[in-house]
Amino acid sequence: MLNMRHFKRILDFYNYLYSKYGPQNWWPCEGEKYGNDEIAIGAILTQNTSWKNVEKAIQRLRERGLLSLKSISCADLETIKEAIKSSGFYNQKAERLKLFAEYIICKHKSLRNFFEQNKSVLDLRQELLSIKGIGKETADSILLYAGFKPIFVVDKYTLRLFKLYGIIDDEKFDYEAIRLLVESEIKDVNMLQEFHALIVREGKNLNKKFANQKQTNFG
DNA sequence: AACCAGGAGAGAG
DNA sequence: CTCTCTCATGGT
Repeated sequence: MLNMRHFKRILDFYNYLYSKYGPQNWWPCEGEKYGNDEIAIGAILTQNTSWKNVEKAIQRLRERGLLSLKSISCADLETIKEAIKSSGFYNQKAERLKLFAEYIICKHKSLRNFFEQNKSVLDLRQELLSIKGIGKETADSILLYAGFKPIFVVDKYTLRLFKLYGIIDDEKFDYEAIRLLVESEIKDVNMLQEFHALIVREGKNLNKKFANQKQTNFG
């Protein structure tokens, strides 16, 4: 239908998207990005949820002085639920936010200290994954965008776009396979940050195009 | 008015 | 290990 280009190399696809959209400067947040609690909070809130609904929740958290892990770790569950309602799944997410905040604050005092442990990136990743409510994509988003660690974030769009643009052919590619494939070609943290953001941008863009053609999505 | 959004966990087979 | 269900609001 749409005669899509095909890319043999990851880097060619990256350059295509970058020249099409330019730098995205993720993760959207206020202030210094390194060690910023707001990024981790947003990463949890945006699980299977549009960013627009997350922004409202973040704004309400900000108004209530709850946009830090320390304040969330002290707040009661009902207060958190009320603030984040717009992001959906608020019962789960309030619990996840609080558990994550309590873990980081109690064990490391701050997100910065968590990143600055004498640990490999993969060990940091394992530690995040051990927290209930933090899956691969959320863990990797936190590592890449708040910790500036060289990790690639794989989401639904990544798999769909890689198939659509001929980067992967078979169905054997799962989260880890795609992550390792990208990381083998792109090592630079800023490029890894831009790549995931550009993929989301392109994914949304294609959804719009396909919606105009009365198709639910491009998957 | 169905359908999906920058997922993750629990349970079943 | 791989499916399937659930969680829930807001925009199209």
